[in-house]
Amino acid sequence: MKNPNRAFKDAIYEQFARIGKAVSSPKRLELLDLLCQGPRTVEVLAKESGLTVANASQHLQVLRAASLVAAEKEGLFVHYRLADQAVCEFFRAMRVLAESRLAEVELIKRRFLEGREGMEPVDRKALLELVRKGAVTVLDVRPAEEYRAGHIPGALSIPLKDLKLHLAELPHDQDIVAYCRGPYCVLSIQAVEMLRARGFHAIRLEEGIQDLRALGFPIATEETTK
Amino acid sequence: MKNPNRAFKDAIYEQFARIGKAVSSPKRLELLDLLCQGPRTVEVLAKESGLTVANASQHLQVLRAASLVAAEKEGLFVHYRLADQAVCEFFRAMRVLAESRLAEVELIKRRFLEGREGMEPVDRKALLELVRKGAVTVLDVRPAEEYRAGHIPGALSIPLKDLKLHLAELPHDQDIVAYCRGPYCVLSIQAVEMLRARGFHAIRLEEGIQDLRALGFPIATEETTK
DNA sequence: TTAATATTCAATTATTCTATTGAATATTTA
DNA sequence: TAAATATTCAATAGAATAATTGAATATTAA
Repeated sequence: MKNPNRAFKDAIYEQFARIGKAVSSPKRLELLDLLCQGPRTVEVLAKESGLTVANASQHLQVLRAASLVAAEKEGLFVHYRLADQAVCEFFRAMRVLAESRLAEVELIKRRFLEGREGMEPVDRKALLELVRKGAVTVLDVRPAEEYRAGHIPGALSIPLKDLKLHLAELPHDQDIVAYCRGPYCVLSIQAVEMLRARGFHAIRLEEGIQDLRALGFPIATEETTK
Repeated sequence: MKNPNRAFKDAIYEQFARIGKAVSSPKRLELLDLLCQGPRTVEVLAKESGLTVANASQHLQVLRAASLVAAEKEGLFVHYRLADQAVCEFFRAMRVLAESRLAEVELIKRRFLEGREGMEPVDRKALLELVRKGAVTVLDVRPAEEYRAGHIPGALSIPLKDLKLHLAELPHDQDIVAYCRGPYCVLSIQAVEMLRARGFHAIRLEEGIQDLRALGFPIATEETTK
């Protein structure tokens, strides 16, 4: 039980720690979360995460060194993507663990939502069931590109910034359920606020596509619907 | 899309990063791995991980601050344990991700095993099937305490350090399968080496109890067997 | 009460990590 | 070829982290 075994264990756990180090920075986690939604260029990732391009690039290379993301150069742009779908599941496991173990997460969420219209807690199971049955109008307010990569079957793709132009297409006599990337993405919150302000009956679905996939929901892609 | 949203996201990802930071150190991962096997005192954890007691204590408090482990004082000793079984599953997900994404892990493992008797790669599925059917003698070489907390149904509990005393109880005409805490625990390796040297036909099962549980294996505990 | 033991705390040093900046590289467009 | 653009590289300073040591605390045993 002396030296070679210790060296072996040290070497092995050091490797495991590479994954841990890669996911020990808030900004890198945000980047990973974004990449779970689909490939992105450095520029887009930097803008969405509030980083400078150079800084985002550095973080992305840390993720790449841990083999969690991969990059391909296409013309002038470098497109980053997850190295494997398992990375997305791992990120999700981490998120779920944080939500269940760290009371602060719930606290921050509540504090952010409090006072906002239409953000009352809903019976999520019942809501999911309505969505599954197609009994409500479902709105995907993410950028069209992300909708194409995967969405709730039957959902309308109306990116938040185009929402104002498409109000006429939405029913006043039925519930409208808006969803986006997940519980920490604010697109659907803003969509619901806008819709409520205009008299629609809108509800936010907290779950994002990755959550729904994990829940066994069917996910439609461009190919399967069109 | 300006300030409050950014502050919200920063706050949320900072929380997620608490989990990441907690699992970004090799030694903390080793401690977590040990705690996946069951509660331990600081002293025992320190000895098993090759840390000084003060150092182990500090690492444990980092894990506790991230709410991954909990501690209870019993008399003179402080017993640490996982805060939740989900932590063990998360650690396992991380391990599996490291194994699949980091080629170095396989390399280190191979280098360590190479040249050792009886460590040739085996058909793991076939081996697991034999174990499941009870067609072989299965040996649990972990400390008896860990055996009590959960083991393969029908397995004999013979801790490695007592193995020499129990050689007479083992069959020469049947395969003996030894297992311990998992692929990075060396107890079963040493057991197999010892048995082979004495003419037994021994094989190592890489999987530990947590792996078997994840594979849907039935796990027996003291209560269910006795 | 005193001594022994298990654990934690506090302070120090060495190391590693992060953000920032400006320069360097590589690809496309004019 | 020259200019424009996206990305990466390199160097720096500041912040966070880890290991070490010795002292402090708390519980038990004598």
